[in-house]
Amino acid sequence: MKKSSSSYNDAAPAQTRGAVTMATVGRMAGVSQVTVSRALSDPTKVSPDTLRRIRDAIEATGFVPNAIAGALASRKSQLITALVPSITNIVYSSLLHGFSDLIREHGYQMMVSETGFDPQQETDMIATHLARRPDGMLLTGIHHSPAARRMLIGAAIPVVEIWDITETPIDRCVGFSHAQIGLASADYALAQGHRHAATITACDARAQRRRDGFVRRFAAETGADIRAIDFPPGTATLGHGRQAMAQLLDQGFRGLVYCSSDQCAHGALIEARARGLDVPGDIAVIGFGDQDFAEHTLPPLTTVKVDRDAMGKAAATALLGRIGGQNDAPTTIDVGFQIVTRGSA
Amino acid sequence: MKKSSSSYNDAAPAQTRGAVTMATVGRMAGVSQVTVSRALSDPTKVSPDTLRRIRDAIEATGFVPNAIAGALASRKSQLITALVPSITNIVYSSLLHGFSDLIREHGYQMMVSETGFDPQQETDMIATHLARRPDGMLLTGIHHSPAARRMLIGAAIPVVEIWDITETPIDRCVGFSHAQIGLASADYALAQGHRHAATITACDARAQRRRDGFVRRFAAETGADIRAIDFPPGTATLGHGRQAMAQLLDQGFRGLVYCSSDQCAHGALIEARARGLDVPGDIAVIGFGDQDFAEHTLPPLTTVKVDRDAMGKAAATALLGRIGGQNDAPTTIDVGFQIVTRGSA
DNA sequence: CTGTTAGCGCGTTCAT
DNA sequence: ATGAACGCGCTAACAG
Repeated sequence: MKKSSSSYNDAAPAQTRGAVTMATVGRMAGVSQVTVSRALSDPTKVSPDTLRRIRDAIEATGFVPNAIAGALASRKSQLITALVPSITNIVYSSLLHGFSDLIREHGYQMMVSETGFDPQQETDMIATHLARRPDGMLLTGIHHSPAARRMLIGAAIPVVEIWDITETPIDRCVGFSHAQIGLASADYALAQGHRHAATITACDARAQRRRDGFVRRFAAETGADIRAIDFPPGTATLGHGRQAMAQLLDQGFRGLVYCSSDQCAHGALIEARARGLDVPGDIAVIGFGDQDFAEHTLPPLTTVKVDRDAMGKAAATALLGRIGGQNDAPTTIDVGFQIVTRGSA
Repeated sequence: MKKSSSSYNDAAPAQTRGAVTMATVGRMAGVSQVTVSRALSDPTKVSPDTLRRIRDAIEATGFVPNAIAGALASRKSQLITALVPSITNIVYSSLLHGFSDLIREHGYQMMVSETGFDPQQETDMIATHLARRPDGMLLTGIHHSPAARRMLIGAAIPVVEIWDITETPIDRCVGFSHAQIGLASADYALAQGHRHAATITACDARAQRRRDGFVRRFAAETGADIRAIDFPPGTATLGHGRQAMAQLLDQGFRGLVYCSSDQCAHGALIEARARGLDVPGDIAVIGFGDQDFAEHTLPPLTTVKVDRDAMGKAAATALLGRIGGQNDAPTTIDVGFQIVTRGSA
């Protein structure tokens, strides 16, 4: 550690020192503030000569336009905000990646916050986000508090809800049906001849709907009662999956295990193999997410793929379209899913 | 898909429709705009009776304060922006998680962008971020273009550089030495009796410095030449680690493999075991990151732990201190690292 | 405790 | 092609 130097910005309130404005630049270039504004927004509206002088002045002063003032005057913030349950979950961060890539290309920036799967926190964050007057907003999921809906509708900005699907979104929706994934997974398991099943599920309403879909279909066909292990709140990690599988195995379980994420599934796989069990002979595993490691586990993981990057981009496209005033695009887009058959089930 | 409904916000430019302002609320409550402002910023400065009326009016109108106008007037944006190489990399997203948690508690919001390990893009993003007049900024790494440094210093805002360390940061620095991690890893490997080594490294300057530290120390002690596999740009995934290990094994390599991430290391482990090799007998593996799955791999992964959540929080604390005008705190904080000894090496 | 007056730095309109 | 005037919605002094 080193003692603080006193050379950098001592006690200088941000933005106070040397506020270079368009007026400053204009003065130096011998033009008015408006001309500087024009030079920046549309260089063709300014004579080549003054343009050069303005650019020199900008260079000399290190002027950086004040987007806050610009947003206030134009009523356009060039800001899109996003709310996701968790930023450390690859599922959501890869969505944001695709989303932000596309909106940035269109001159927008992204502000993100985490809701931690908590509706109350989501409602609070919506309020703080709305205060920044975003030009659009991305929400995860389709269930929001009445207060949240009210605020969103009052704000009258384009909104896109993702990672789930409904025919009656607040504005637009890009996602897929979790229940159907559960059903399809059960169908697949049944087709493979499985007659015993268990579930390992994270504390997440959407994961639970996948699980419920799976259980409903599987139980209806086999009459079997299905053991369910539910995680307490917190990320569903490989370690938790491993523990859960250990628990099932200790109870003598043999059959197919339906996991709410590839992480858990991987853990389950590891535990089964660590005990010398045959996969998928003794124990079969289905995951969810098709993460990049899924094809490299031992054995490769059978899972459900949702194209997250494409979904993020589709959500961005829908939002940008709305911001651009396009109202004839579909309200709801179902991006679907796909069961990826590999060795584990 | 469903056709667009025309009930929501048709062609209404954001922010235009029904702009409820403090003046609106004040009118309804029978007070002036300033009083509304006071009621919101410090309720004790307003009589209980008018406070009630103001709150009723806010409730009735659904008023949401305009933070843009507030920021312009107060010269405080309550915004902290962050630049990370990649948001989908758990290493950085967990940092952001800890960081944003803490700044939010202090009333700040976070805007993030990805630089994709590209200095030019970082420079561009710094400019756009600065345009929003953030009250502080978080940067990943200590190497920035001259233009970037100039802009940052010109902006005169608190800046914290993380995930690396230097005695001469732009403002503050919270991190650790990558070279030392390489050296320490080599020392550990040597102490375990290893005399043959190879490296698997992602396309990331900091990962390369860890590798260089490792190679320098290991080669100096053994005189061995060390095979190096370097990934092309793109995320270093489990799959890539597996491929790299396959390549080494095909060349007949036996010994210790130093990987730039736990993901790669895990892939390497899987490949070695898939070939029936003994770990750590035939092949030993050291990772980096101590991700949550590291203790559950087969065998458990020996790796290097850096407390990312704590680093994020330390960075936030440093930044908040600077924003608060504290200048006597240390310029540089070394959070260190720790070799986590498990079964793989 | 409350109101008045002034900006904050820009975009927008209307002139020229 | 350029400028003057105005306003975006709020906070920051000062009065009273």
